[in-house]
Amino acid sequence: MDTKSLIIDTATNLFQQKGYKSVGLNEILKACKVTKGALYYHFPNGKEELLITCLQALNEAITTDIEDMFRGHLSAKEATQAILVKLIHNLETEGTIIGYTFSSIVSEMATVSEPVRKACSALYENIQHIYTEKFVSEGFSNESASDIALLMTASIEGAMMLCLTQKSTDPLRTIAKLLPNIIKAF
Amino acid sequence: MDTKSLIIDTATNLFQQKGYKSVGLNEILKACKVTKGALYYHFPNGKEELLITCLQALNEAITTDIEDMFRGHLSAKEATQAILVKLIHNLETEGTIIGYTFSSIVSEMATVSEPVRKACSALYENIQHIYTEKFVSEGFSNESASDIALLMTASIEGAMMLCLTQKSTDPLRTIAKLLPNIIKAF
DNA sequence: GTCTATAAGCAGATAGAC
DNA sequence: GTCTATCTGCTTATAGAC
Repeated sequence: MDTKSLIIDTATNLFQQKGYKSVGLNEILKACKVTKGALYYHFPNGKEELLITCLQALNEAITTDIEDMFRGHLSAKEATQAILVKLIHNLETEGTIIGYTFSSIVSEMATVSEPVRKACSALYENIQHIYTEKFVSEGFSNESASDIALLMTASIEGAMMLCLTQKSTDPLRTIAKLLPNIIKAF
Repeated sequence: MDTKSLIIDTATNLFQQKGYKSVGLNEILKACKVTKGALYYHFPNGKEELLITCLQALNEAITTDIEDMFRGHLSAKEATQAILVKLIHNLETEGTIIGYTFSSIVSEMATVSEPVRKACSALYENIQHIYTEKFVSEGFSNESASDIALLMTASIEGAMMLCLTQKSTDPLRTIAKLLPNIIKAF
């Protein structure tokens, strides 16, 4: 793995866990054993450029990941379940946020930096788009499909936050239990 | 309004909007025209003590506010609607997060400071508890009631985040449209 | 209780050698 | 491409006058 990818990988994890401001450049550098000189060679515009690159990388990773899951499962309902199982598993093994969530970054930066806000927006849009398409392909109307996609995205993101505060995976488990019934009700 | 309350009020708004780390002490002080000496007189342990006090104040404010709304409306469904209308209105007039949401603080601090995490946890629990009781009083089973309360809390919090990234109130409006049907389906 | 001045430390960023 | 040393500015926090 080359230096640039290594930095992006390490930084992405830390940003997802602690947000943007809380993570110092030195912390990232120490975690991946790279020096400041190397970082500024790859990201001449500094920390914010690194963050945006991380968000773009995350976007690609999430997209292919979710698309794979949707290909591998027959119904959208099953795929939804699979996604939640994965998130819960990640949270349990890592103890922190790793996965399709970046609320820490959004809430902190959306009102502060416009480029970051746009990168986050693109990410959410992307995720919802994948969900929506899947539901449409299963016969849902366009409106219903995008409504469910929004509800899924929002409730998962919110549940993640609740899990963090409670230090428990219960909120996500409850959402996992409810979503299939809600989808069925549509 | 006394100095201490003024500081708490100003700081709470700023923390809700921008998170914890992004808001400097000087920014708070300037916004409420108070000096550093006064702040450290009222909060000898500094910024984190101030944050926790803010969260406690927020807890009380939210509790009485939601309880009032639940008293003023006949059904939980109507009350839910009223809460969402208020949140949407706040978001539109202020352009930023003000209200029953503090995701910015949670996501940034939950993994970093244990006292802050606990304060946030208490807040969420409180909100969900009020929702749950209302639903139980309307004949829902204990399990259904707390499930709905969780879904409400999570989806509202998540939708708030989507609103921030999109600079739009649409996500909250969609949630407002969906929640009543979901409640009915239970 | 409130003020100003100042300390101490850390952040992000740069310069220049290799 | 990567290294270390260094700069600048800002942050939280303190001291001591009023």
